[in-house]
Amino acid sequence: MGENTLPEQIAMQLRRQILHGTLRPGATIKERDNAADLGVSRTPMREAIRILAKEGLVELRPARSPVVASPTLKDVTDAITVIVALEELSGKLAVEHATREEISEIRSIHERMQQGYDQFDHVERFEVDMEFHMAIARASHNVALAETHAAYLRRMWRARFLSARTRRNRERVVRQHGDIVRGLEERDTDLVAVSIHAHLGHLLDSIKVAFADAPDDARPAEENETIPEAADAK
Amino acid sequence: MGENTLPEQIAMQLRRQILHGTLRPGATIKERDNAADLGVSRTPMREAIRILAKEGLVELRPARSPVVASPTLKDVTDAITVIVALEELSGKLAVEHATREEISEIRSIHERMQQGYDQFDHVERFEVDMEFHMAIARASHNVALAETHAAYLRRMWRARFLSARTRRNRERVVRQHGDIVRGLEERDTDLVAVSIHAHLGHLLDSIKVAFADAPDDARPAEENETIPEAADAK
DNA sequence: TAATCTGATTTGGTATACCAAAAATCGTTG
DNA sequence: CAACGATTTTTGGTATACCAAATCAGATTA
Repeated sequence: MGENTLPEQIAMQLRRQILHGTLRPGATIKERDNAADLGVSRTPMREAIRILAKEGLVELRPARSPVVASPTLKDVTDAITVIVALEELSGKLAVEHATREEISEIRSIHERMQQGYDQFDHVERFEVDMEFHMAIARASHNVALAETHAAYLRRMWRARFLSARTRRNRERVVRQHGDIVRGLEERDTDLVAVSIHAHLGHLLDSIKVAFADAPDDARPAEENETIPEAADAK
Repeated sequence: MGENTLPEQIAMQLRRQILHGTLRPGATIKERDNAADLGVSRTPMREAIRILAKEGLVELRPARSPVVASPTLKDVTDAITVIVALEELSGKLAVEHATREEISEIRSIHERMQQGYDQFDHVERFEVDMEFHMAIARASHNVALAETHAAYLRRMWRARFLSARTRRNRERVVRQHGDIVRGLEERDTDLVAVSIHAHLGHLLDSIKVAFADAPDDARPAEENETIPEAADAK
């Protein structure tokens, strides 16, 4: 489960806390405290924070405490606009270059999601969905594209996570994923493009709804809401 | 001239050295030595190296010395493929959202390049070209897009730099840039898209030629070719 | 002579100490 | 009582010390 290097392990811890909501958007991340909590020194904690900053999950400002990013609705829609472009390109290239093995792997991910949809909790469902999209990007055989795409998905993790609570999408999601897989199998560029477009269009809609319902990421969670740890006596 | 934070200043120094060729692709970057050379400690040097790694100019491998990236031709062409998609999206969004001020700023950059083309050395010419493309991305009013695009341009800096030595492209580059500007002014999505596509297509061609001529970035410059500094007596 | 093993050295990873700037606290003053 | 200001505290930035892994060199051996 643990990544290779220490900073990455720490980054994963923090990432989970952010995604889970333990670290709320707007909260400050104090190097010393968090490092002490995890039993490491500031140095790897600093690096971990930079990793998260690269992913867009935390915001760095010079000489100030880093804060958990509070993406606005526009931030999210902008990012999705880029993701659409990246995935359309992925789809086009995958149609051209994907091997049969890669496509059948994509299908198997799709079927795993289809079968397990109801048993999975929304976190698992979510991770499978992410796997699906990343496998397509990888099938483009364009490393840079796959990496950039993955970076965007990570950045959107929380927003997508919040919007994925509704379970009603089951049929639509499964159908759209199925269309994409079929498009790849039949090397049908247009079908893939259209399906991806529709799929992400619905994602955008549900994110908008989520923001309207509970603008979680909009509210800066002001005040000293750092890490919820037992404050030891001074 | 100097950026804000120390690590960024150091990163800029290293970046220039890499771009200029003082640090050849494949060369190892030793934290201690380089830090000492610049008169700083390892800590900000480490951060600077991470910045460059994020930009794709150096490659990090765990527990080993970082090396200056040696992008293969495929790496470069892959990246350009992504840049094309990003710039086409930029163009489309800029046509929709750019203000008149932004468009006229883009035109002024274009004219600056047009007039100064022959006086500029290829570094300056190059920087103006980069300004031009980044201004378009910014005019999309999509921050994420502009940032990702800028990151890609930085990553391609050296490859584009190497390919830009030929001065013969003058008319074509100027004409294509002019077409793009006109497309923006006339809010002509198709003209913009076509011009961008053609423009980057030629970039790709000249990069391929550059790689064939002198596969500079292909040759790993093996052996201890770190920093060309006077070795002080041990 | 070439391959390999072993010890010395280099080098990145981590912890820690110190500093300066930012922030918070509290007292002062209009 | 509110607003401002000085002082203390907190916190990120930098330098340095220490460690373990990786690399390099030299010697030993087949």
